[in-house]
Amino acid sequence: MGPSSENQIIADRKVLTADYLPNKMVHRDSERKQIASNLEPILEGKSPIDMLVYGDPGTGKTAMSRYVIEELRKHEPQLKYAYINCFKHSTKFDIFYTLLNNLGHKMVHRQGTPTDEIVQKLEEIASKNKIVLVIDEVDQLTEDEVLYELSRFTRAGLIMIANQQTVFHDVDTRVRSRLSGRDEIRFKKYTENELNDILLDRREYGLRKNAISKQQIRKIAVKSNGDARRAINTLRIAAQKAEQKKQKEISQKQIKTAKPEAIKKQKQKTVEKLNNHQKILLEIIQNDNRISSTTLYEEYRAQTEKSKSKRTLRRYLNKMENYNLIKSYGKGKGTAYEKL
DNA sequence: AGTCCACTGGAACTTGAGGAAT
DNA sequence: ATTCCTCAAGTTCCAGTGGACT
Repeated sequence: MGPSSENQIIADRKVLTADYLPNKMVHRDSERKQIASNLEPILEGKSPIDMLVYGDPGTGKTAMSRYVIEELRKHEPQLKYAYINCFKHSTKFDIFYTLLNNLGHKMVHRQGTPTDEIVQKLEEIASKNKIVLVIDEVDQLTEDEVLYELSRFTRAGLIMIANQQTVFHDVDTRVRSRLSGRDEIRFKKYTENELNDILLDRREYGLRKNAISKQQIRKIAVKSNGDARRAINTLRIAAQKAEQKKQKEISQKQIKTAKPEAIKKQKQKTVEKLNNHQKILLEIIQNDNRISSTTLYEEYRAQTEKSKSKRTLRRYLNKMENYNLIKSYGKGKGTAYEKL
């Protein structure tokens, strides 16, 4: 949807989404160069350096990875890349299958195809072509095997993205040694000034003139806690509110109410990824301020028809803790869960 | 300072679905 | 058709852990 003359506030909505890739990244210059120089050997047919890109949410890890790859593609259109989010795809088969598909090789069949065959196919492509693999939310991986296989593709660029630097601490030594030559790039939280610049950039391309003042932009930057995703979402939600009311400018109140909505929306997105059993668990936990493992299981069983086993619940709960929906306290006898 | 046992998480196994081969 | 594979998701089993309670 392009700009419409009827819109008073929003000129281009997609510019106001966190996933939008601007044609020039403001800030993070040293990180950009570092990623680029690690990948550059690919252009000469040499082996690139594997990378762990880590930092808090909304610090530009994924965006910068994509940006650098797009820049390189301008010089080398042959360069292809595949992106996978381990939050959505966590098993070995699923990951390699999706990576292959993203590289445009859709000949493999969904079922009845051995995983090894898919891995081999990807390895073949990786050795013959110039490719970069972006593995996002690598901390959500359940099988070390995936990292082991990926690290074998020495000709392919490998960018692994995580929140914590310690993501590889408990993978087995075999995998760790394979990844030992990796470069680690930290993305710090944005400063207020940096966020301000980012928002000004989005304003220029996404909003109409005078839709929002510099002071208001600054206010959003200050309140976003170094998180660009949150800042951009806040700007968009405020803009949409003003647009709906057919105003010419965004009001103070709309900015104020946009932030909690932006946070809430983000959480909702996570909850939507849960299955019914997981949602019931979450609901039970949210209705108590602290619930013991045993009580939680009993209540869950009371509420469900075909209840899952305790072991499965434990898996669910771990997953939800990783998603930052709940928090567990203690081990052994007194384990309890709380909402976040 | 020791026993008890609720709770954890790894590993092996089962189930069910679905494509391929016969 | 049916047999033979594969996979994801779940279950069963159990050694290990560490809090609670003596």
